[in-house]
Amino acid sequence: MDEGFFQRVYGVVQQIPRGSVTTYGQIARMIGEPRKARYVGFAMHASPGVAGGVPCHRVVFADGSLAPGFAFGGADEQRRMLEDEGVAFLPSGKVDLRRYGWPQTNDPKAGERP
DNA sequence: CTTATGACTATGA
DNA sequence: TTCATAGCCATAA
Repeated sequence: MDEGFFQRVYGVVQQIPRGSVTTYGQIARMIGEPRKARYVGFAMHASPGVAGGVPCHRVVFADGSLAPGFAFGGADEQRRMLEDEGVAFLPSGKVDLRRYGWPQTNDPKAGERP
């Protein structure tokens, strides 16, 4: 396996500010390989965890949903950790990427209430 | 070489 | 909005 790929992924994940989240595809693009979004997920699976400096709980799907059944303590635990950092969840169980997505590419005017 | 699998994503019903 | 399908990349059989 190309561990360099993993290190790049971890490096990006470590840059996620507290209280923000990002997607697998976004990370894949940051490291220059947008087609390897699946491997980013695999890197999270093999990540040393938060104690290892890799807050994988801040990485979610493109739609803001979490990975059910594969997280360290389950999607429920992951959700709790994000909420503890100030990340709000929608009633659908998804994260509001519009507000907590990283990088925060939300326009102060765009989408500001029709 | 063809199939199958996977912490993904985009698209269509 | 939620569910299903196809596409993509790398590895294994």
